[in-house]
Amino acid sequence: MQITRPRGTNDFLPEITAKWQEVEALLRCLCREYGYGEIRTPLFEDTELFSRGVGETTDIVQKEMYTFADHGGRSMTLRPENTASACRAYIENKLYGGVQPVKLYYLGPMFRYEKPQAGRFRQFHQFGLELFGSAAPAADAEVISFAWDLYHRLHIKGLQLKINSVGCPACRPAYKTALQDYFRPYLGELCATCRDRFERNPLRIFDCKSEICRRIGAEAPLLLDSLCPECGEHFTAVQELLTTAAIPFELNPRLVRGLDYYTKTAFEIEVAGIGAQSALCGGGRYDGLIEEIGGTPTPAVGFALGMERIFAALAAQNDDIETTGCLDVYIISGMDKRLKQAAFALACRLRGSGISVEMELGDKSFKAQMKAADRLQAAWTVIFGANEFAAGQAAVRNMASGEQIELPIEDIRGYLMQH
RNA sequence: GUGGAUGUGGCGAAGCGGUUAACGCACCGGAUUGUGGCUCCGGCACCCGAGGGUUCGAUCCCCUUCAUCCACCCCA
Repeated sequence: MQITRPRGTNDFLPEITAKWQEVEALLRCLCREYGYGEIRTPLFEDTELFSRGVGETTDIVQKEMYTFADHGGRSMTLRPENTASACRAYIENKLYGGVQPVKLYYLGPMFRYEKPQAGRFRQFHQFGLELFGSAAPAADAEVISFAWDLYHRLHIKGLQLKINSVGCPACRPAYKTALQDYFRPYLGELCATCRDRFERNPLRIFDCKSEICRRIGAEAPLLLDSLCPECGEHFTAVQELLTTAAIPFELNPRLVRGLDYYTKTAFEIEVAGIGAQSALCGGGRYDGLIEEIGGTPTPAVGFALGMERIFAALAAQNDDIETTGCLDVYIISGMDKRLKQAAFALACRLRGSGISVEMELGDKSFKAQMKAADRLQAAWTVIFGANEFAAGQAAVRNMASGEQIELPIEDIRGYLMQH
């Protein structure tokens, strides 16, 4: 039986990774502009970090984690997201002791045991920001503008920024009760999953796609209408900042994030055309998370984006990332051992000068080597033949023009450097 | 976890219960014993996803399984 890659994972080949590197370079460039420094946390953590941080009731914790016992009997989990780890690191490394806010970014693989489909994988890659230690609305706006800025620089069109406020411990519980009071009479009419959601997380009933639940939910009270003064003012301030920054947004009172740790601002940026998983990124404020996992109460905002979805969006819009990777020189040589050795030595010397060089490692025919040079789109070929070599020379051929000159071997490097 | 579609050589793609599984592209070699992009010639599937079964006989029929894609759920 042929061994294949695990379900929901990908082999990214050079043609693809070249594009990833371009996007990653842009991300790092933006991080420099916005003042975020990279953090790299372990790919696996104590299981409890996620069950507490992400939330026991979430789908991620209940059925999507790659959990295993290590040889010491500790329960470990492959990270399903990076925010909990970043918070843990913030506490563990006492980053609260320095200048606030602390602004971090991460980029790397995450793991969730889900059934793959368009835009969803078991190992996928997220880039994300975490801004610790500021409760200011401007912090929320900065994080949102980063995401907005990024997609614009990638020329992704048709973006929809949706924002909402999911309240805080001061206003959400009362709202939850009010919501349950509203839905209780209709309990029998709701779909099976929503009946389940009714107890666990009634907010999510708004997310239901079933006709009946939608209709019933349409009349339900909105959290936006019952935010406490603090959350209300905060949300208004965030909207004002977005407006002054000319970032168009859409208020979506039904936007509910799937992770338990969100408070106040929640946002999402979507595009059409990449399948059912249309969110390019999602994030918001999580003022309670650091305390939840053992730190002192610290306000924080952040967001995460899916790398794969960036490429899905670009593909859907027939756009692509430009990469440069043309070959400078292909060295051709005859079969003779001394010719091969001279060719190899020249390859080493040229590479040391920053010139990209390919050569036939085995013993393909002259014609086959020429063909290979053509196919690799080499700008130049250097040809080691017996006659020239006897005179200490080799032929240098410009592949585009077909012009060819003979040069002393020691002069080739200088000649190529000038052209 | 549930549902739908698909699974033929590196890629795309015919095919039919029956002796040697089309074709195109790619790849390799040759036509010029030292020179590319064109042309011509030749080579390239003993496993037709895997395992069973039906049949005189199955790539084509049945069952199972695996994988891929898409959707639900949920999310990046």
